[in-house]
Amino acid sequence: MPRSPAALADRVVAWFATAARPLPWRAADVSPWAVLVSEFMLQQTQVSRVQPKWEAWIARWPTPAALAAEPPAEAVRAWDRLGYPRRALWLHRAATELVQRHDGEVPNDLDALLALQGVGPYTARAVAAFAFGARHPVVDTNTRRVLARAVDGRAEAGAPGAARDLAAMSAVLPEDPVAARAFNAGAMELGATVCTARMPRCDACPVADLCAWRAAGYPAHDGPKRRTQARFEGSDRQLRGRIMRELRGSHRPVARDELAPLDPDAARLDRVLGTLVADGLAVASDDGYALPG
DNA sequence: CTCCAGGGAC
DNA sequence: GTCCCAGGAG
Repeated sequence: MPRSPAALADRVVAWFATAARPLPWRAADVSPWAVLVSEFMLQQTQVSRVQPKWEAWIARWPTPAALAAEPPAEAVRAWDRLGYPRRALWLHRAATELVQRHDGEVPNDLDALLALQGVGPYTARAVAAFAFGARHPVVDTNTRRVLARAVDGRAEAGAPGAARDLAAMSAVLPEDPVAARAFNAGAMELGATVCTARMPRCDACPVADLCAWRAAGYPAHDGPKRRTQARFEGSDRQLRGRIMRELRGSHRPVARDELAPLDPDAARLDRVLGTLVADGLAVASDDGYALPG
């Protein structure tokens, strides 16, 4: 606990009121569905890449029913190169679930949100908080880092643990729902634009004088080193991406032989095609492979 | 725990 | 080249 949790929240809320980026999904007239779409797209994907795809998606499918009425293949095509195309499938599935179980509306209840395909602890709370103004702690990777520094005095957040993270955020979350909403969004914004992972701009930080990490003299991260991420070049991920690009570009099944040039190793190509079929991103037929239906 | 795309900053 | 990114599923 910081000496003055209220001061931390007040500062962030005040800063956010003036420094918030004008992201379109933050506009007052945006529907809960549009917020949900933004949260799916923003999972592990930067704001700058999401924005144009979100605009097009909302224009084409302004309601869950509109998306659910089209085959998953169209969702995967519109997803284009945002990455992690399973999210497009999950969003289509979630739209179907909204039509089936919630009369085509996005629920404001946390458990109902969590039950949707592709909606986890972060996304459920983000939608409840940002689309409906509910007072829940919302903790993403940015907020985890901001709290680790400002409150705990550590350079990096510790091991992810939803319960611990939510408790830490709850400890500094304002009681007033309007302020809580602004603090949830503001902490994320601070982590995204000022308290960044690599080169934090402490000179521009609204809570520099309250920051435990700064007060401690910016101690280096001492915990376990993050595992270096697997090499992308030559990975299954890369091959999956190349296959998906071919499938998106074709409105008929793509023959196995047409995909062969994507990888010299035939066994690996077949194995990776198998993972796409298992994920539901591709459907195999006598004519080859195509997007789902 | 591992896997999952793709792009951009450094 | 390395690391990061409004995470979630199996």
